[in-house]
Amino acid sequence: MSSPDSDNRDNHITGIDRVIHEPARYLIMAYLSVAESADAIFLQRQTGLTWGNLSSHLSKLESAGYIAVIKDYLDKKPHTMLQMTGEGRKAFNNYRDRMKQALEELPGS
Amino acid sequence: MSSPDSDNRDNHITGIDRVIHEPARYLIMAYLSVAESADAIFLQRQTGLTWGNLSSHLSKLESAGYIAVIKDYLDKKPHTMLQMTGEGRKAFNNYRDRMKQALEELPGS
DNA sequence: ACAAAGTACTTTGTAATACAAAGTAAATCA
DNA sequence: TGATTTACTTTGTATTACAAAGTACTTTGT
Repeated sequence: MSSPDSDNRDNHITGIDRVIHEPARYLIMAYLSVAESADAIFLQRQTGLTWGNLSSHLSKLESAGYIAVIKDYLDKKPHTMLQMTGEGRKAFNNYRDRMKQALEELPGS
Repeated sequence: MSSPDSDNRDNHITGIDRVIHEPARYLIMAYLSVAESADAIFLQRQTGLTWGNLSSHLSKLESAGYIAVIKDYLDKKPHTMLQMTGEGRKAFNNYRDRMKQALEELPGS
């Protein structure tokens, strides 16, 4: 599809997924990758993020299509459940592979 | 120095070195780590960064103390040589170790 | 019953940034 | 004597990451 000798910087670290590259968001994704689903309270406790930051990072992950946000009420209190989407898992795995590779091989490898 | 049970988020991905975490800067550091010294032209070509971005990233690495910038003239033209400092190498290695670990072990490992 | 405090968030404000575009200074070419 | 090229730096702008403030409740005193 792309030109024959087209940009080999595509599999370059500079083309890394910025949504996941952000450490706070990587952490959230890491937790969701093992938990399948978790609530916001759990994530807040585990990550140590403030509620403000957690909220905005979750919004960003949601608009990237990487997580689903399910809001309901538990004990009459608002309760937010987070779940990684298929796309999210793909992106997360892809990020990890690309990043591992970048860390492994130094230029001129 | 720090309190006995002090913040275990210190060796957390969220405590990662932001100077090196930026992909463009990681790339620069990766090249300098194998080359010992390189000029700006070489880095510009290899990284594909624009001159503006390269320049500002180099400034940032310099003020972090991670690289030394040596300016002289070659063929009567300005010529900039870059070299990783000892501190830079330490930070780079540390970043790679921390990042590899974060990528390896998922929570509940 | 009513106020104060707590819970589970979201929104707003601000300083830092990454990138692109424009600018600079000296040398070389036409 | 311009015009172009080289090797950069500076400036401008849109995007952020984080903190602080705000919201919409429910629960706990008194």
